[in-house]
Amino acid sequence: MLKDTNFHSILPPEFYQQPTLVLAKSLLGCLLVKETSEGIASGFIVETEAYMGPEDRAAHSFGNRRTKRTEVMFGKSGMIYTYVMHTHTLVNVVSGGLDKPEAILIRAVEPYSGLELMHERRGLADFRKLTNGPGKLSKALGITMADYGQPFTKPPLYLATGKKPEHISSGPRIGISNSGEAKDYPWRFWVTDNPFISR
DNA sequence: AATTTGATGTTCT
DNA sequence: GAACATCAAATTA
Repeated sequence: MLKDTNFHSILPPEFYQQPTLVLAKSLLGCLLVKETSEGIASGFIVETEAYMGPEDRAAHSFGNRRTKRTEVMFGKSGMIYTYVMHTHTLVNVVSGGLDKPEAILIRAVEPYSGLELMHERRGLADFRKLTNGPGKLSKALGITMADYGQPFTKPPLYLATGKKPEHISSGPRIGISNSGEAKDYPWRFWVTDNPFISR
């Protein structure tokens, strides 16, 4: 379990200026906050995946494919990239800087505040399974396509300081089995032994 | 304009 | 462990 530091300030724009693979690890332990008219819900990030643009067959921006959907990945770091998969919304942090279409998928968070709200949205009693997947956490926190293209540095959706994890593990990414060699790249990071990891 | 395809989650066996 | 739900964006024509 991550320790509650009881104080969380919004991460500055400079935070997102580090290389994607470094940022993916830095994001672990940070607090993801979403404010809505119903209330505030938040959780510590415990699992991320990096998508490395042109070089990465699994990335939407592979080969510099620039479309309406991937447009925000070509913009500044720290923007919000939301994507609808089947019936679920997935959340990414844009990185790499201008004209480098890289992004980091937030795969799992550890519930911190707004537990009642998450429970209501997910309709689940088991709070350990509330946010342990990319589609689950976005539903629990109330993240939608309305957040697409907004910066992570201001409400209603933003990132704040949390607690630095003791240990970080890495391994192959999940759900991209048809992406050729890219499926074996160890670009998935998670907080070692945290109980809120997907799978 | 029509068709294909998932960076998933739930449920059933 | 496999089926399927369900939809918007991308691709094709």
